[in-house]
Amino acid sequence: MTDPLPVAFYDRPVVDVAQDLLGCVVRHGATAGRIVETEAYHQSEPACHAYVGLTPRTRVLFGTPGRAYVYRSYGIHALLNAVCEPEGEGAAVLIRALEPIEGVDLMRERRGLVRKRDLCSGPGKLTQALGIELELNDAPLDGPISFHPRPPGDPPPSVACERIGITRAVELPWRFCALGSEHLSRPIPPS
DNA sequence: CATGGGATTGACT
DNA sequence: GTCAATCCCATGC
Repeated sequence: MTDPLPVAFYDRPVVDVAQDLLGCVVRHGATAGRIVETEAYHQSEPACHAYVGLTPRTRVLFGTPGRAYVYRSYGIHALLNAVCEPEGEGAAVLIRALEPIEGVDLMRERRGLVRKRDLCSGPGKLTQALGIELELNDAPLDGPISFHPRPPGDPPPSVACERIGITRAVELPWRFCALGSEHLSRPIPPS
């Protein structure tokens, strides 16, 4: 496996990082997947948790880039983000879907499912499949959780569209999807 | 201290 | 298509 992405990769505008993460590999233990769907969040817009400023919850978002922001959603699911932008600026990329590439049987055990396309096709599904929980909040992304560059070559064809499941700043086209992937959380809406 | 609202998912009509 | 599950934490009294 290649070296993890350097901290400088994340110390950039969060929308750029969200697009560039498509095709990269997320690993945790014996499980790994290729990123096919991301969303960018930034303190300047109200859908971002960091919009409310520095609180105990948002401390990690405002911290050093290249770390995991993991939080509980709807009391049930853990959602995985990569903290971006310089320290002091609250921003992160939500990892919304993966194409499973390693440890698929272990993912099936954790998810209680058989169909490969259902294992990591959603932000709550992929954390369950990879065994990622809240204790990994603030963990560096070159540790137990690691992010790795995509293979050399042209970037995967992708498209920007509106983010999913939010009620504010819904118009921003900050969701990025790999074109043609069978592992998205939801289809790409018609343009 | 009480309340309300989610960056979701799976089961069900 | 509808809806409940369930926990963290921001907000307001």
